[in-house]
Amino acid sequence: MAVTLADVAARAGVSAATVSRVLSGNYPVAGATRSRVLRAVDELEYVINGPASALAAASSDLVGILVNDIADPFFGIIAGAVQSEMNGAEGGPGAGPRKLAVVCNTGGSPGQELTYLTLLQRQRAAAVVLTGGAVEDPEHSAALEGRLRRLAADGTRVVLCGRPPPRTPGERGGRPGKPDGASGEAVAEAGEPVRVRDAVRAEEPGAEGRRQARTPLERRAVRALLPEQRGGSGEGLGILTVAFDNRGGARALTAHLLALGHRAVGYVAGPPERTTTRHRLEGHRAALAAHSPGLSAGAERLTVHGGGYDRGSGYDGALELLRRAPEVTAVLAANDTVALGVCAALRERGLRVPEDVSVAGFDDLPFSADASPALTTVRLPLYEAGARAGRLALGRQAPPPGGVATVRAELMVRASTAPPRPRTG
Amino acid sequence: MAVTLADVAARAGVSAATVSRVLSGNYPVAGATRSRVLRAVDELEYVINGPASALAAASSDLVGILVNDIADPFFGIIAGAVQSEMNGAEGGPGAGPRKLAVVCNTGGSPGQELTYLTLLQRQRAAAVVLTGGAVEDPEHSAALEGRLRRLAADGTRVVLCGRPPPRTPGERGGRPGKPDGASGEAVAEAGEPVRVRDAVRAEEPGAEGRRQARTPLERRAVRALLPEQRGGSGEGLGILTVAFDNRGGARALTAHLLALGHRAVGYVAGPPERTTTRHRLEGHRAALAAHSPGLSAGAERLTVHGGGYDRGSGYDGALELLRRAPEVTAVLAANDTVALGVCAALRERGLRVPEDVSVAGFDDLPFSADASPALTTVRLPLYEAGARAGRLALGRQAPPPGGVATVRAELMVRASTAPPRPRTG
DNA sequence: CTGTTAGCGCATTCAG
DNA sequence: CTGAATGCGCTAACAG
Repeated sequence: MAVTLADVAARAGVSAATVSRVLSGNYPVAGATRSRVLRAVDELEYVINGPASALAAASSDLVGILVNDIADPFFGIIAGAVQSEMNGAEGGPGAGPRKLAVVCNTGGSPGQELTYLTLLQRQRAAAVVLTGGAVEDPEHSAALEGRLRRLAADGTRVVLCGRPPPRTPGERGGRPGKPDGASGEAVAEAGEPVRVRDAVRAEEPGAEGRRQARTPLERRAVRALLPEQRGGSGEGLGILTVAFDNRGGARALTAHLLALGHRAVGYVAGPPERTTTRHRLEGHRAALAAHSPGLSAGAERLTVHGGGYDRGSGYDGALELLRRAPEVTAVLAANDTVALGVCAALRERGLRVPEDVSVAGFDDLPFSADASPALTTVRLPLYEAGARAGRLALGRQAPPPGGVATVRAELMVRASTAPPRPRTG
Repeated sequence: MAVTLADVAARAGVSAATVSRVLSGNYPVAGATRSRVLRAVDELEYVINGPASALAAASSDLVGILVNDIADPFFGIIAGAVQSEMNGAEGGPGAGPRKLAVVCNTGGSPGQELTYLTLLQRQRAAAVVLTGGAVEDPEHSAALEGRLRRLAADGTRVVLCGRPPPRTPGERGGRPGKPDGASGEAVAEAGEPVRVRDAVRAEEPGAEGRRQARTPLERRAVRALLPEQRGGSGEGLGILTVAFDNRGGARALTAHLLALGHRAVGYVAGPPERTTTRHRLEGHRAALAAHSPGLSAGAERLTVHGGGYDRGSGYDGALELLRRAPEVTAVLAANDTVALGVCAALRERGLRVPEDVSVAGFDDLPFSADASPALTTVRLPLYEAGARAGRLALGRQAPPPGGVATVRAELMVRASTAPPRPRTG
C-alpha cells in the first residue's frame, strides 16, 4: 500500500520523474538508469497507483463490455472475443493485457445498463462495448443515447455489437413493427454486407505503441476535429456498430421450413421490447409474405412471445403455442436456448422432433450441434464479431463505412427439421 | 470532460466540499443546499471523476472477478451471482451498483491470471474473487500466492470460489496424487459442511453504509490489527474461500454407477494440472477403492485426461477411452460439457446412451437436464456459492470458521445412467 | 451545517 | 538524458 513512485526513486537514486518515464516506456532513458529503476521496482514490489496515474494522465486503460446475461454463452463468446483482442498483438515481451477489459452484467435491465455506463464514465473508460439487443423503450433509448453521446464526447470509444446503431437525429420517429424500413441497419443490409474475415486491418501487425495524441493539448485538438468527420447511423455520435443480420437469418430459416413443405409454422419469440426479437420476427414474416399472403395473415396467431431468451420461456411458449394452434408442424424459436425448451415441451406432450414437429433455433451456440436431435439453426459469427468490436474499440481497425458493419448469418441445417409428416387425419 | 466539482460548486453557489458531501452522502447537509447542488449536477451533467476520487479517498469501488472461461456457463453463473450481490440490498433510493463488479477472463492461463491481478491491484480494487480450479504448478502457485498476499495486505478482500484455499506455510510440500490428505479443504470437508442456504447474515438487512475505519488513520490501525487474528487455510493471508465438494460429489457419482452394477467405469478427466480435475478424480478413485481393491487397481488404465473442460476434449477422450478399453459400460466425464462430447463420440460409434454405455457429467449446468438423454450429474450450487463469495467480498457476511466454507454437491440421477446390459458375449 | 486548507500519487511541463 | 516544480479533481481534516 505504502510504496510509491517516490520510494522507488529514492531506492534507485533517481528522481520520481525518471521512474515514471521508465515505467511508461514512452520516453528515452539511459540503459543503466532504466535497469537500476527496474530492479528497485522489483525489490520494492512496487505496483503503479492506477487512480493517481489516470488522474494525472487524464486517461485510463479500462474497457467495459456490457452484456445482458453473463451466464448465456451467446454473450460469453462475444465478451471473450472482445477481451482476447485487448491482450494479444501487443508485441512487447511478456506482454499481457495492457487494457483492463471487464465485463459488466446488466441482466437485460435498462436501468442497470445506464448505471454501468455511468460507472464506466466515472472511471473515464477508454472504451465501452455494448452487446446484444437493446430495449426499445423511447424513454430509455433517449437516456441511453444521451449517456453514449456524452461518453463519446469525453473521448471514450463506443462500440455496439449485435445491436442496431442508434438512429441519427433525422431518422427519429421510428416505425417499430413495420416489416422493413430505412433505418441504419437496413441501409447496411442493402449494401454489400461486410464480412469479418475479409476485413482490412487498419495497421500493420507489428506496429506497436505508436504514440498518438498523447499530450492533453493534442488530445483536445483531436477531439475538436471529430465533428468534421461525422457521417450517419450513429457515426455522428462517434459510435461504431457491428450488427448481426437477424432479419436475413430468420428469413433464411423460415424459407428453409417452407421449402420442406411446412405451412403451419409457429414462432416462440423473445421479449417483444427487444430489437433482436423484432428483427428476427420481421425476417420470419418477410419470408412468409414472400411465399404467400395467406401465411402472412395467420402469422400473428402463431407467434408467442416469451419473457426472455431462456429455456423456460421456450418451454412455456411451446405449451401455449400448442394450446393455441395444435396444428403446427414446425416451431421456430427465439434462439437455441429457447429451442431446447421448446423441444422439452414437445417431447413432454408426446411429440417427436422432427418426426411430428420440426424445431429450429438461432445463434448456433456450441451445445446446439450436440443436442439431440442436433439443432437446425442460424449461425452467427459471435466470436469474429466480438473480436472485430474489440479492435474497433481499441482503434486498431479502421471503422467500417458508415460506421456500421453487418455480419453475415448462415443457415445450419441439421437434424431437428424435416418435412412435415403427411396428414393422416 | 471539462465539468468538475468546482463547476458544480460555482453553479450551486456552495463550496466544492459541500458538493462532495452531498454526492458521497455520508455527511449531513441541509436539505435546501442538497437539492440546489443536485440540480446543478443535473444541469451540468456532471459525472464524478473516479480516478481523482479514488486517489483522494485511497479507495475504489472496483471489484474484480476472475474466471477461466467466460463462455462457459459454469463461470457465467458464478460471476453473475457475485455481480448481483454487488448491486442489490444497497437500500439507498435509486440504488444501482455501488460497486463496479467486473469480470476478467483469464482463459485458464496462469500468466493472464497474474496479469489481471496486477491490473486490479493497480486500480486498488476493493475486492477480487477468483473462481474455478487453480493450476497446480509450484512456480505459479508461489507467484499467485505472493500477489494475493500483497493484495490482501493492501486491504483488498480476496475470495476464492470453487478453488481450494491456499496452503498455509506450515502445510507446504503438498501431496498431489494422494487420494486423501490434511489440506485445508480436507479439514473443511471433514467438519460439518457449511450450507449456503443456512448461512447466517452478518448484518441486519436494513443496515446501510455503516462507517467502518473511514479515516486513513483508522484504516491503518485496522490493518495493523489483522495479523493478530490470523488462523489457518489462507485465512492467515486474509483470504476467504468458498470451496466445492468435488471429491464428495465424484465419490457419490461413482458409487451410484457401482450400485447400478457397473464394474468397468471409464473416466474422461480434465487437464491433469488443475485442482478440480485432481479432486474429482480422487473422489472417483476413493469410491472405487471403497468398493473393492480390484477396481481401484484398474482405474489408471480407464482414465483419460483431456486438454480442457470443453466438448472437444470429451469427444476425443471418449474415442481414446474406447480404443484403450472397449469393455467400459459407463463413462464419467470431467463435467457436463465434456459429457456431451462423450455422448457424441459414443453415438458416433453406434453405442446408445444409456443402453450400451452410461454417461455422467458434473456441475449440472442448465442444459444438462435438456440433453437427451437427460444427464445424470452432480449438482453444484453455483449461483449460491457465487452469491456467498460476493457477500464475503463485500464484507457483508461473517467469514466462515477457518475462512473456508465448503458447499455441498448433490447427485442428480437422470436418464443417462442405467444398469449395464447383461453380457451377451 | 458549511467553507478553507492540504494533500492523495503520478505525468508532465520546464530547466538544466 | 535527467531533476525540480506544477497541478490533475477530489476528499478529509480543520476551523468556523
